[in-house]
Amino acid sequence: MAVKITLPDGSIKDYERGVSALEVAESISPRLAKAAIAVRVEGVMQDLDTEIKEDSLLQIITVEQPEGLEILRHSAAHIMAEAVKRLYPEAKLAIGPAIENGFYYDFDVPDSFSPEDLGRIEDEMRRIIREDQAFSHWELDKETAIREFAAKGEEYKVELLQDMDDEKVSIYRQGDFIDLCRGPHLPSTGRLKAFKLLNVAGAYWRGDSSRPMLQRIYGTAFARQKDLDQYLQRLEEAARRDHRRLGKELDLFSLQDEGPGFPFLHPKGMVIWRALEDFWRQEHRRRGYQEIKTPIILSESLWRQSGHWDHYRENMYFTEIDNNTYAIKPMNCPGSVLLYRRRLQSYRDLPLRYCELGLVHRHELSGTLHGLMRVRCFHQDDAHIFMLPSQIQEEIEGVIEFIDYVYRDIFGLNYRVELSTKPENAMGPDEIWDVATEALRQAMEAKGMPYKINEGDGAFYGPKLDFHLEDCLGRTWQCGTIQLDFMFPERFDLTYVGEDGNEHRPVMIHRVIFGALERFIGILIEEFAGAFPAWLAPIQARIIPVGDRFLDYAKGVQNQLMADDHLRIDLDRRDEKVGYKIRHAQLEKIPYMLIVGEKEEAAGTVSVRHRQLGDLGSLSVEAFREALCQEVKSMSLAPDQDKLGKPMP
RNA sequence: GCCGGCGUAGCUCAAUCGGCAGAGCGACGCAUUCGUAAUGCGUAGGUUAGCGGUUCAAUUCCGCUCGCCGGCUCCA
Repeated sequence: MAVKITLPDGSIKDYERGVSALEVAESISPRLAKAAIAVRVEGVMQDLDTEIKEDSLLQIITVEQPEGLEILRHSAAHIMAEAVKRLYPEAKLAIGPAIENGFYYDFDVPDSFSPEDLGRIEDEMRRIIREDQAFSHWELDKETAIREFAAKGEEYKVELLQDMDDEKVSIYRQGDFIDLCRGPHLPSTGRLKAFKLLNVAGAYWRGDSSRPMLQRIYGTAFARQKDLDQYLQRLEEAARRDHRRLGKELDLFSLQDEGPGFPFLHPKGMVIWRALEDFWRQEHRRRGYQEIKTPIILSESLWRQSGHWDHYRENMYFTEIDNNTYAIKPMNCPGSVLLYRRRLQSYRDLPLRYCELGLVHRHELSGTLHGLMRVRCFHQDDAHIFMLPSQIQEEIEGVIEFIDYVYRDIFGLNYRVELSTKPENAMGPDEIWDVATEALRQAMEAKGMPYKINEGDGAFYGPKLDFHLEDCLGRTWQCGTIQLDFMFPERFDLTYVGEDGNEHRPVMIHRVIFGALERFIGILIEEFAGAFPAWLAPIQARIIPVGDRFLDYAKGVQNQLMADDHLRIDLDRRDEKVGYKIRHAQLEKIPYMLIVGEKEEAAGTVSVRHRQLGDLGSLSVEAFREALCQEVKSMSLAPDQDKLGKPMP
């Protein structure tokens, strides 16, 4: 009896019924068989020793494919768990998946692992790899599995099993190590070539802070040592562009012990801030927003009415004034709403777009604070759009376009969008949530943009589209967000007078573009590795005189450059050699260095050096001024080499 | 908030087993007048995060507090 096997290239071959996937691979090429680690049968990932009993579409998986690498990492997690069980027999197993860039396994151990323990565990893993234990696989009915894992004291596995619906469960084993696992896995432990354990961390069982804290070991694995080395090197490079490190080195901002989570912006950081703010103001004016400012402290009664008191109190700071309780605002919306409500609004005035660079304070858990990325007070580039129900779609799409323009066109940032739906701790009936969620979904569909659903992560008053940006290590941070809200208008009894002369209920959008200015600057620092485009650079050019004799000329050049255009030019007056001053300007990542000496003074020029392009030759002061002005005005990410001259060969 | 690690000069880091707290960079001063990534010499700079304990003696060992780092949870 034969089975017909279809391969990815479309070819169909006959094999004996029960042939293993490995044998199929061998028949195709010995090389493929050697590289093979798993197989996809009719779209389902399986082990290589799977017997093929029916006609099927079959794809051999190697470590070269992303799916193969994931299997390799998952197997590495099992090997690590085996090593841990050998060294710490009392350890209880929780879960151990492959993740982006690696894997982890959670253990319940009486004493937590120290970083030194990782070395011992790695050694044990190498031993297991040398033993080349085969991964074997079988199915068991659930009740038997529960009994067996319970007998071994694996209470976490028992809990996982109890939550499963299937009658049969899948079990894997290598050596003496047995685990509940869907698979597939490598054929044997010897196939793991390059791995490293990275760090230990606490992690709640099932991500629930009321459940026990487990010990999680993170590691990574690659097909080749070369790839692993490359990855580790990338991590080191990423650490060098960490905004916390660059913020200190470039003197942009700091966090002081006296104000955990409350950042200080230094003069240079403030220049970047102002450049962003100017850009923000200009773009909002252009799009029909009106800027407002609402107070930081408002009465507790307002926050009761808005629902914050019931849904957000944990994150708020309170204070007392003349025996009355006030809250320090964690959001800007109630303030905006008060302004809307100050007078009768007509349908002719809608959509009404109020924007506000609002300073908000939130009590974030101390363990979550992270440089500028997560702080306890921050400036949201907030806006609240009050509109007719018929304007919802257009307004949402307008904001989506706005965000895309800022992220992609201006800063060249890649982003991901998530649609966050009704959370547990929400106000209002399901029907309204459904309508709002559907409106956001439709806007994304209309724009043809991909998005992910993030179940239960909406704001308490409405669903939202979240725009995520990545930091240097690939951790994502929510920046932009668009929230559609039917609840606040209701709670604050907002109305507008319609065409029919009757009062109607408006709908609200809450939205931010940057998100928080602090966080966005953190993202930008990492994105540009501190080498900001000229329009954002705290110092755009530094004049470097060759010697003290040329200080007067240098000063004149500085005056000429700074005369009208708000260019940020400084002068290195130090009595040092040129090489020394250039080195310092490079380390400060200043876009342009202007070297001036005898030649330049005689000709009325500057010798231009760019931080990345090097020596660009000399230009008249006026030509340089124009080129830099143009670069700043156009907010370019890179210099215009036609205007500045070509790098020297 | 939870688990673990860490905290020495402005910055980066040393200091053997518990035995006088040090270097480089930076800052300042003097000399040097220099052409595209570090000129030389000198000076100042410390409650070793804070508080308490053990000890003849604590940067070192112990406890508590604060802060930072990596995660978890949470969020812009």
